[in-house]
Amino acid sequence: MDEKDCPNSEHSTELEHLCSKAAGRPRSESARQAILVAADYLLARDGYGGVTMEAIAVTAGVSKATLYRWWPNKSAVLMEAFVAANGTCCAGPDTGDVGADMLRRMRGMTAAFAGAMGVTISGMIAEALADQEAAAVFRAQYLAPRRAEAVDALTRARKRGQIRAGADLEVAVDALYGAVYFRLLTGHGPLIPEFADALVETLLSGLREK
Amino acid sequence: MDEKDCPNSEHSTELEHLCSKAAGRPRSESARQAILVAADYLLARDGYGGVTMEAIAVTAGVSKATLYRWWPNKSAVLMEAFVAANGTCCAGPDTGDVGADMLRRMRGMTAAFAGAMGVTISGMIAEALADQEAAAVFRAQYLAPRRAEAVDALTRARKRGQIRAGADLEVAVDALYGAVYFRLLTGHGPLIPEFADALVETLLSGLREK
Amino acid sequence: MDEKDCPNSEHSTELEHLCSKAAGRPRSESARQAILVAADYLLARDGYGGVTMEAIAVTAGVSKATLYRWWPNKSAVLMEAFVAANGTCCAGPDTGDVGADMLRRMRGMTAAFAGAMGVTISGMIAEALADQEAAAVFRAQYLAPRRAEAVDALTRARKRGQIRAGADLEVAVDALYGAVYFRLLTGHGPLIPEFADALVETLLSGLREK
Amino acid sequence: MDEKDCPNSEHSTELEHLCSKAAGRPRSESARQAILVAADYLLARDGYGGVTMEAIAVTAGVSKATLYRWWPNKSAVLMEAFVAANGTCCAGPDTGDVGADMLRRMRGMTAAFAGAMGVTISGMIAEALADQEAAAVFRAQYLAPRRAEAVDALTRARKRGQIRAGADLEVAVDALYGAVYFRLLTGHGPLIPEFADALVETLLSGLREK
DNA sequence: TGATAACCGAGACGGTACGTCCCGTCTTGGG
DNA sequence: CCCAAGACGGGACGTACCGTCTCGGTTATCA
Repeated sequence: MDEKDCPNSEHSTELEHLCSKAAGRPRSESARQAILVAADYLLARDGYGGVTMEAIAVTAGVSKATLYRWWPNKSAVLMEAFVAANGTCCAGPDTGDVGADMLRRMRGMTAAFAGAMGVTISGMIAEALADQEAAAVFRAQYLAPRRAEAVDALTRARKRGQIRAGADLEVAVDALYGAVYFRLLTGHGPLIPEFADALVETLLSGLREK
Repeated sequence: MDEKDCPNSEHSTELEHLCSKAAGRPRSESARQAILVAADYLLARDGYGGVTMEAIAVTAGVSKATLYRWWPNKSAVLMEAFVAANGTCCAGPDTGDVGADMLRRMRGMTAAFAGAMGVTISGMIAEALADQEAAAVFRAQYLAPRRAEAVDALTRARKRGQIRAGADLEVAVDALYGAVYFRLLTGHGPLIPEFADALVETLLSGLREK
Repeated sequence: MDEKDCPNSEHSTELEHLCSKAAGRPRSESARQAILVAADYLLARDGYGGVTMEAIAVTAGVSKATLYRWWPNKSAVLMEAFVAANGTCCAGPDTGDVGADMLRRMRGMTAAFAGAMGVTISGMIAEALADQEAAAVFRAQYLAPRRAEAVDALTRARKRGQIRAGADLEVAVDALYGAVYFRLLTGHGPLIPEFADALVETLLSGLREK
Repeated sequence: MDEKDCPNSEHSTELEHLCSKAAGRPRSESARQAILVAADYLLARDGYGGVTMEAIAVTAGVSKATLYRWWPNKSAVLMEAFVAANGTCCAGPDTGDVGADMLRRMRGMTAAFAGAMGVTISGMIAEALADQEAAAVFRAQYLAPRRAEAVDALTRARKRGQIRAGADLEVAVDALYGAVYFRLLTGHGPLIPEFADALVETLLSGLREK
């Protein structure tokens, strides 16, 4: 929210007092970490609906007041815990073969979503659907990096001439990722490697008869 | 659950007592309708999380016990109300031009999801994510007919030679619909007609440079 | 608060429906009794400050919601429990000797206040001091009957000619009872029989030298 | 608690280091005064239960730690603030007419208790009822001087022959003061001058018919 | 003239009770 | 057997205050 860090403070000597070093006892970083770890653990164990603020507090060895001091409600805690645990986005190498790279990407995604990760992320999306604030965090911290990474890969492939010039890559990524999320959320079809294969093939080749 | 209807009861006279015509007062159909209407109204007004069984009962002029007599829990009532209000699936004409037909379909869908329908369906999916029973109803009553209709349309086009023989139409529909749901659920991009246009074009033409 | 009983209902036949018999599940009398018993028990065991709504609910085998359905807060429950347990006011016989009767009364009172009753009643007064509502209940249900009984006894004695005509008996009772409460509340002197004796003697004889 | 003053330190030169003149920054007297003033103000404004340590600290421009450094808990602060503000006991002149003097005393007391002072002192007593420590302070600092003063006045009158020899003056003062406190605490009757008049008259003349 | 030690503000912390809300079940009387 | 009304047990929520703690910074006195 507000800017608290002090950039380049090593260079400023006479202005140091302006950087009002936040009087009072500083926030306990260990408590923060314990809370996020506990929330992530409970999220995986009990599912979104099963997690309780009380349980997070007890598991983290923290008072409920501390939870509410730093997060406005349950969804905020869980969302931050989720992105803290799953925020990093492993890009993977660019082999030069856009089809193979994309296939690897989608296979990894379907495999992850088919496992424990699937129920967790379902819960997070369900929460994002009901809480604007949580949705923003989820988008910015989790979704955006992954989409950007995929769009980048396609853009590089287009520069290499592997993808036709006019293609809307943003939309293409929506179609690829959307299909997987669609199956995850609605469960109408299995999240198996063959699905990933067919999806990539469909997007690359298109439906129209030449 | 239990079998209540009494087939051919008009022919059996001496066995009438066996076919226990549900002695006592029959279920009030007006109450059922009032409940579904109230649930749908509240769902649109307050969103899934904001709806209360108490509120449904009061709005419908019905007692809470009546709700629980016929539905096992909140999500069951809301899901049935939702499919009752949005269950019918308007197929639309098959003009012979698969691109135009698909475009019409996706434009209608994006327009609907961009409006009040969007928050309602978000809520239903959120619930489906947490309740297996509700998920099954949602899939069977709402999702399946729409997917089937779209797959059918593509299949007819393939028979007409407009779509290449090897295409996996199930996966193609997942990609089309999934992209729209993806934007609805995560809100990372707008649900505008241009999105529908680009989506159909991407799917039909594919990404690969020929 | 509102009038719910139906006086003379045995005489009205055609107006019976007006006496709207309180539709819905009636209040559980057993729960009410259990609550009052539990509250009284905890009050004696833990003192006013030590009693918890949670504890009352658990001890009574009742949900916290039921407590708050019928009483607005802790002090209301405890006050009602207190007067339910200590409400009845044993008058004692009128022997014809006002001095002896009054002495018996004050000795009983000091003895009671010197024991466990003392801490309980201290707590109730402390609460009454902080809660107007509780104060009204305490006055009307506990204090008033006792004062009235004492004033009546003095009035009868005055009619018998044992007490001078001009004496303000209300004020006299305040002085008698007030002295005992004063010692209870401030603890500056012991609540022993001799104190009761001296008090009655002082009030009867007065201070002035004749 | 611990002995901090250093009597006769001006005479001891070689032992000065034993009487460690509390090295370091001394206690801030201004903070102490600000706290007591703030506590007294809040006590009058919000009543005992409404006062918060946090509020005292903020109002006094002092940290909560400073409060707890010098007082063990809330009641200790408020009690000290109360006696600091109301500790001095104005004796009033001894006119030689015990009746008139006592009347003046009781009228002043009823008038004070009928005003803002009433709620404050109620709160202090309520607290004293729940906290042994606070009770001792209240008795010793507030109550005792006033009782002693009244007993002294009566004793002088007895020496003058205005009060009969056998009267128990301690008990008489309890009856006088107790009656006023009784009305204050239970609120069953008004604290008006006429009450003071009747009270003094009752105590002086007694109830018994001669 | 520092050094030292206790002071001070700010405010985060664990803990505990509060009072509210909703769920899904039940118990009435009446149709 | 159904229905409206509404009380019930259960349990999570978010708030408030208590009394403790840990920071950085501030003064008096002692060395």
